[in-house]
Amino acid sequence: MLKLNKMTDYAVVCLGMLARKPDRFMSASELSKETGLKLYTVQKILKVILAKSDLLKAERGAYGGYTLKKKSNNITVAEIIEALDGPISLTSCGDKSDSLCQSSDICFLGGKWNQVNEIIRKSLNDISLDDLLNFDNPFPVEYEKPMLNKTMN
Amino acid sequence: MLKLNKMTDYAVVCLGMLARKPDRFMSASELSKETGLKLYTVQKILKVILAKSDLLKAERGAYGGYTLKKKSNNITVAEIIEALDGPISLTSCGDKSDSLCQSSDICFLGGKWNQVNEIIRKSLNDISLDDLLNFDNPFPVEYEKPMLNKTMN
DNA sequence: TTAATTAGGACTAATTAAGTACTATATATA
DNA sequence: TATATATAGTACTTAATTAGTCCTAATTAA
Repeated sequence: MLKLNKMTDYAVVCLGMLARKPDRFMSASELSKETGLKLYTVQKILKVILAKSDLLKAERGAYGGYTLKKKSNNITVAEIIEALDGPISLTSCGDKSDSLCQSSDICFLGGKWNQVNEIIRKSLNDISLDDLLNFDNPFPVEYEKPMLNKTMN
Repeated sequence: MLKLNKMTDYAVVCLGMLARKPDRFMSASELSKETGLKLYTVQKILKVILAKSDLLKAERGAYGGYTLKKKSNNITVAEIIEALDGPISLTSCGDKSDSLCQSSDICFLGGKWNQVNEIIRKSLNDISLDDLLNFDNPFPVEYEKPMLNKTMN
């Protein structure tokens, strides 16, 4: 818990790669080759990011692909996480799509989780994609997740 | 994602109830009755909290039960989450139990997630169980999760 | 001795996340 | 216009995780 899911992790890798070529469109297959992530994974992630956020611009057809709509220093970690995982919230109490609370006669907690959520969201909003990237040390050893796909193609 | 799992949610409910009676031991079945959570659920949660944190004292046998080891204003949300969900970390990069990173030749991200994790952890460390409880408004309407168990007993 | 209780683990069911595949649509260019 | 290369959208399958249930052992007060 409070673990990032793989998709968000992959998304940062893809967005980071796009951030290196802000001037042009990169196709999913190009991103797949560059990042080592499987093609299907890259395709899915990009489709989700495109649909759920305002981070990407896409162009179909030959020489099409994806490009960042904003500069990487203006993209926040909160935006990325929210695109891949939905709203940042530690409980579903504040989730208005859920049915109304059925335990108001027993539950003795205040709606304080919302304040906790705000704190987390603000923290993640202060961190940019740029902050996560490290152009000076292009190949550090700490990072693991993107290769969890069994095979590459 | 970045959603609290049910168990952590239930844990806050149980710990909150224990915080109301800091002077004595409450049994799992008593907690079950008081909170509306199923007995098995309460038993499981308390066992996990006892095993994974330093928050509870337990006593077996007749008139036994659980009691808080610390005052609720000294119990942090971070402690509770870490007991139920393990370390707060947005990636498994920093998780030394995992095998070493296999993608150092492709991955271009720095180990910056650790800094993000620290920010989150510090935020959650500043919030106490007391902060989550609301003794003035004992039965607010915002809270939902604890009743997600289908039946009560 | 008995009833009440935690300790510990094993197992199953439910839910969520990840991975794969297919078809439709759009675009550049020869 | 035909073709190769892309994204768009969606459905399906598999894997992983989480939640829920149950059983047996050990402990304690009366």
